[in-house]
Amino acid sequence: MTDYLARLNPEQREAVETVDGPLLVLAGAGTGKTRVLTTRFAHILLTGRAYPSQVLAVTFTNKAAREMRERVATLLGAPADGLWLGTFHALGARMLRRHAGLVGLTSGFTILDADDQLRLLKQVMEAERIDTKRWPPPLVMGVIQRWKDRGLPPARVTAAEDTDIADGRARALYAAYQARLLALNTADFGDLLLHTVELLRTDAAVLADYHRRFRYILVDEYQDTNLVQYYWLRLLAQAHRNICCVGDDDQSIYSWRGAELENILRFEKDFTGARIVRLERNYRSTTPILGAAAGLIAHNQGRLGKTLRSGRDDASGEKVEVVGLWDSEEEARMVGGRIEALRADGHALAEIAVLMRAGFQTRAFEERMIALGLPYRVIGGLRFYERQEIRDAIAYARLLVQPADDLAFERIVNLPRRGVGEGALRTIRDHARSAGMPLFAATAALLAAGTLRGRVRESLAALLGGFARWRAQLDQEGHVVTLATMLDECGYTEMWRQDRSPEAPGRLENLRELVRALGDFETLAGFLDHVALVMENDEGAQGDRVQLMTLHAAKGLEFDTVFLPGWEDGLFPSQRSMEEQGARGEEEERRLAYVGLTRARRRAIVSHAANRRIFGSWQVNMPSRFLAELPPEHVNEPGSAALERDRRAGLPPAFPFFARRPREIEPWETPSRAARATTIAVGARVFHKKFGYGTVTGAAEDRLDITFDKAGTKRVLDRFVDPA
DNA sequence: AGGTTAGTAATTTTT
DNA sequence: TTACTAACCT
Repeated sequence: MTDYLARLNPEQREAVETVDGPLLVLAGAGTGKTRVLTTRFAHILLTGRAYPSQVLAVTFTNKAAREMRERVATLLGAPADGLWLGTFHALGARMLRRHAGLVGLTSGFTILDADDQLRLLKQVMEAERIDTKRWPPPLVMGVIQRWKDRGLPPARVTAAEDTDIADGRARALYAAYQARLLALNTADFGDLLLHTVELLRTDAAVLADYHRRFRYILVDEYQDTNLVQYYWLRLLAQAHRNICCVGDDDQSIYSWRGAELENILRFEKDFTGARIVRLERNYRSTTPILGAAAGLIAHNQGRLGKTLRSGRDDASGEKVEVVGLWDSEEEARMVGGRIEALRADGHALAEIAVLMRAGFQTRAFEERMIALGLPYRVIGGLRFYERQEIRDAIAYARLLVQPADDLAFERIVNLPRRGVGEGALRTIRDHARSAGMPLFAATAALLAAGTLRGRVRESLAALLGGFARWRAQLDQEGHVVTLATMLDECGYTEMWRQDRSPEAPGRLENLRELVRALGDFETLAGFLDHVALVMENDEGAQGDRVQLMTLHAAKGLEFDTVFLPGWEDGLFPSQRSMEEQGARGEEEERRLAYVGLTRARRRAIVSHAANRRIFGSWQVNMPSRFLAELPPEHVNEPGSAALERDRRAGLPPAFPFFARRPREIEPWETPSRAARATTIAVGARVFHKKFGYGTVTGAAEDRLDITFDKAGTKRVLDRFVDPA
């Protein structure tokens, strides 16, 4: 009956069964941390210590939350409903909605996304006459967010914190920005926690309510928590002290977002008598991979100290390969060639990942994948809800739900074009300000007063009339039909239908997908919350594709084969990180490298290029300092055995660093697939998913030369285009 | 109003 | 290299 406990090793079992009192679980990479958390959750419920609604379980990402929910449900043998399980932000939002009135919001407040935050801050800065050229809003936003990460509302920020940023008026801007947020009945991401913590700090009744409610608290990825999150946890846990935090100091990679590694170190101080359990048995990776990762991370000071041991018995695993190449293009070819070889050997593409330091690096690999015809997926690019057309449609939806949403109004008032230009908009803004009303209401007033004339008057009257109609329809026919009708009647879908650009069909498809997704929610407001909090990109999760992503995005994932390109000083470790954070920055970069290596189950291929194309010009790079920190006994460098093995396996040779750039085409560039004649004729109009519409100007075997309308001339495989 | 062009700036990671 | 903005032209 307690067979779920029997499946754990002794340390894991201790972490699960130490239910009462504070507990810190230091869980190395691949040591079964998620299993411990979910089993512990189930254990608390199954032993009758608490009802599902009395456990608070916090994760860092939506994906982790979903996974935990599913696994708890499996352990319980029943759907896990009514749980307080989610990300810090989602749970914060849920709490804030219950007490919105206490912080000056109504429970229907909307959550601003990053884009809206910046636009709003920019408006505030312009109103305060701060030069937004000299002080870019993103920079100022960063300062404000760091304050929020530390749990500081404007009133708690001391004068000493005002640096030269924004002419020394960052604090004033912060206060003005917060005032605007309240006026618009909105909260930004940081507010979801900041407001909640202020509430718990100042309102004893609210705090007592949550103390009664939550008897057990579980926290995932504790090393990534920032100060507000820490205060939030401490306030909620201080009554019963049944808090269990799981984390790994070696995987702390979010300090730039305010994460405080200190939180782990102070855990014992704040929760006296806390037990600490270390999970060190790794069940994921081979011995060489673990050895390389351990050797690397040992170069960091100030660790809590864990030694990963292999939980499996396979000392015979492949060594970590280190490959030096002439330039970044050759690096992409090497990775592409190796992936082709792996596929030929029967490896699943979905078990291969290319993990890089920065997002812009994906492009080179993407192009290589396209050229080779390898299916791939980029994780964490532009997310669905960040796309222009989706944000436009959502702005319409927001305005429908909340007519006072000025940000949404400004976004769509002239979209599609309605002849509302800067002049008309200024008239509306002026009236709104002087009358103290939202832009939407101000427009209605100006129309009634006859101030607006001509085409502007007509189109705005039509737009406002439309909103009146759609609001009525919302009650009668529901949100799904209404959104679809609204997007059609306002001319938005028509706008994209008229658009001849290559992205237009995809955008229309996305809009259809949006309407479909809306059907999963009972109310429009619920959907908008989801949009703000769960910005994810789930499309195409299925299918056997190579995974391309950043190292940050890879945390928590694992793959049989991991490629780690771009290990060059300046890129990785990143120049910027080291300039801004010094030794601390370098240590965080090293942790990132550690995270990357430990994603690999069976093989890891690290590479570096001597020359890298970066923003159009070539940059000469030195190999990453991290390479020298990998213990030689776990590493294979090209030159001897590696070359010989590659040759026998028919793999592309790994070029010695600084080798002469070869003049001829590499052997692995010759397509191995059987050439066949294309069926597409020269002169045909075609459509390509990435490059858009174009005209075929030449054909050889299955390759086409196409002059694209927007993307220039390219040579692509015929299977990637469709007749236009 | 709206489209076009030229100039400039920025390039890390994300709930 | 691209993306964004500001100024300029229709």
